[in-house]
This record gives sequence, structure tokens and C-alpha cells, in this order.
Amino acid sequence: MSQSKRAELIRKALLLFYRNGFHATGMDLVAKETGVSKTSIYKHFRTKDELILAVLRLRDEEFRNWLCRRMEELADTPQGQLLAMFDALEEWFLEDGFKGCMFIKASAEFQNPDDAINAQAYAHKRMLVDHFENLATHAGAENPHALARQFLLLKEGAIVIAAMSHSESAAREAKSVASLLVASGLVGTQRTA
Amino acid sequence: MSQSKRAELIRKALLLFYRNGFHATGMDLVAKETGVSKTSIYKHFRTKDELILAVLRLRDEEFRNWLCRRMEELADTPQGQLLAMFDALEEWFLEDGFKGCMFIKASAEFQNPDDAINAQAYAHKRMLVDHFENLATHAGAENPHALARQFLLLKEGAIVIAAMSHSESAAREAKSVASLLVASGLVGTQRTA
DNA sequence: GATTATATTGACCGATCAGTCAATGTGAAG
DNA sequence: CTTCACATTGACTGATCGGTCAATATAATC
Repeated sequence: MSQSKRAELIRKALLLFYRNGFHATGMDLVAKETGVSKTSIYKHFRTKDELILAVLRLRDEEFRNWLCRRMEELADTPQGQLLAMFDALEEWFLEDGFKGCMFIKASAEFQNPDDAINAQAYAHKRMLVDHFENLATHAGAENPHALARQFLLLKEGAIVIAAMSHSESAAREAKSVASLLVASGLVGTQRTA
Repeated sequence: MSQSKRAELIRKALLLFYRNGFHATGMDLVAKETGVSKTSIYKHFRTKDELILAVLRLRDEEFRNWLCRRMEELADTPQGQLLAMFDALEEWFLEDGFKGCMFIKASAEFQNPDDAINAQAYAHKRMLVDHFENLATHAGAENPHALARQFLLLKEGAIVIAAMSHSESAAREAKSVASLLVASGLVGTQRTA
């Protein structure tokens, strides 16, 4: 199987898992939708869980790339980019087919802490918070780590509520809280940039 | 089937669904664990979805009762009770067997907005936010509705992160943000109570 | 105690689950 | 053109899925 074929298989599997859920999506459906026989799929992924892990790797790369890029495009200062995250989230919430965060859902369906899927889902969040902390540091925050964790809190809350309420308004609500945090945590540093 | 037997069945089913997930928990397991034959179960619940709805009704009642009661026990002013929610959440996160929010997980596993399970999961959140809004009103908040929505945001974010990280620290982080919100949204009203 | 209505049951249904295997197709080396 | 290594396949496995049914146990009525 060529590299591109494999990538396309993972991408199509991602859509199926994202739309229908992990347990609710059978490998027969994955085979039918991708046009690749189940035997071939199992030649490249020893188990369904391994396919899910590959899907999560792709999603992690694509989502973090998209979010970080969008934050950079929407603002040109560290604190501006932090706040712009919620504008990017709002765009995401408004997309057709938005169905919440794939990692939250993966963690919810595979709750065992020893499960590789569970661990990888959380790893995605840790990488995000690391990025936030970098930005917070460059923004001159008093406590970059704490600020980053608070931003993660707001981001996850907004995603969950957006998915459950089928509305994008949580993005703006989260941003208003985030603005307050930035104003409060950057006291004494450049706040007008 | 007596009322108590039925209630016990729902309670045991709740534990199974909470621990293993909805799709991942088969009705055969429910029958085995409750000691009630599958046929009897289906005499009282026409489908698995109806059993899940009954489970969610029980969970909604128990969880909201517990949270509201705990908030009242931990503080005696409206704004104190709002903030005490995060102390209550921390207690919950520290409980053995804490596995996140059942309604978030139900919404994640049944994503179709037309699905009764999806609707009922969100209804739970709306009832919570109504309670928050009541408290915010009595606390003299400038914009009780907005404050309530922000509290929901923080609560859901804290739950998701606590479940994913297998740690209770998100409760305190959320409370620190909430304190800032209360201090900022109650300007001009009694703030020392 | 006989009769009737209701609960409950184990066995069973077709469909689907994750995963496998013998057989076939395919492309490169000789 | 042959051979050989490998990729791909449809058909199949036993287990489990949600849900049903004829038969049995139970309890109330007369």
C-alpha cells in the first residue's frame, strides 16, 4: 500500500470515527467506505485500536497545525494570539459537521488510563497547553503555566458546550473570560499591544 | 417488577454505562449484572435507548441534588455557593471511580441532535445553568445570565480536564478563574459577604 | 382449589462485531 | 516468459450485538 493510499485510508477512517463514534463504527464500514478490504487494513494495522491511534496522530497534527496557524493569522502579539484562539474556535464551531473534540470523545470512550488511546488523547491536550504556556511566557504573564492551564480549561469547556448546545456562542463567552484573565495576569506588563 | 426492583436495575445499569460507556455495554451484561433477565428488562424498557434515558433521568436528579446540596452546605451566601461549586467538584474528582460527566459522554456517544439521549444530556446542562443564574441574580451580579454561562464553561472544562488528566487540580484552577469573574461581575454590590 | 392474568425465563433470531485465512492478483527480478 | 515475493481479496470464524418468543412460574380472583 502506497504512502498516499495509507494516508487516505486514515483520513477517511477519521471522518467515520468522528461522525459516528469509535465503538459505533465497525471495521466493515471502514472497509466499505475506504474501498480497502478489511484484510488489507489489518495488514497495516494489527488491531482496530492501532487504526484509531493512527487516526488520532493525524488529527493531532492537523488540528494543532490549524489552530496555531489560525491564531498567528488573527493576531500578531502573544497575548493577542492567545485571545484569538477563541475566534478560531468559533470558526471551527460554525463549520458544517462540527461534532466536538475527537480527543475528548476518544478519552470518553476509552476511559482506562492504561489504554494507549486514552493516553494519546491526553497527550494532545498537554501539547496544546505547552503552546499556550509559550505564548503566555512571551506575553509576559505573571504565571505562564497557570494562565495556560486556565486557557485550556476555557477551551475545553467551550468545545463541550458548543458540541452539546449545537451553538457557537460559547466561544465568545470563553473569550470574554480569557480577556479578563489576560488583563489580570499581565498587570505591569505591556497591555496595550 | 416492584418500584424498588426497577430503581435498583436502573442504578446498576447506571454504574455499568458510566464505567464502560454506552455502546460498549451490552444488554446481556446489564442482565447478568442486575440478575434480571433480558426479556424482563425489555418488558419495562422498550429499547436500550429507553433504559439509557431512564438512567440519565436518575443521574440528573441525583447529581443535581448532590451538587446543589453540597454548594449550600459549603457556603451561605449566593456568591459563596457559586464558588463553592468548584470545591464540590474537587470532592467529586477525588472520588474513587470518578470517570467524568455522564452527560458529556452521552452527548458524545449520541451526537445526533434529534436523538432523545442527546437532547436530554443537554437539558441537564441547561438546568444547571438555570440554577447558577438564580444564584447569580441573588448575588447581585451585573449580568446573571452571562455569569451563569461562564460558570458552566468553567465547570465543564474542569470536568473534562479532570477526567482526561486523572487529576483533581482543574477544580482549583477553575475556582481561581471563577473568583475573578465574581469579583469583576459584582462590582458595586456587596463583595465582602 | 381451579382459573386467569401477569412476570419472568432460557433459548433463540438475524445482524454485526473484531479479526483470520486460503486463494488470487500483481509487479519486479531472472 | 517464468518465477517469486508480496499485496489484496471475498469468504469465513466464534463471539456478541439489540431484541423476541414460546414456555414456565407466580400471584390474584372467584
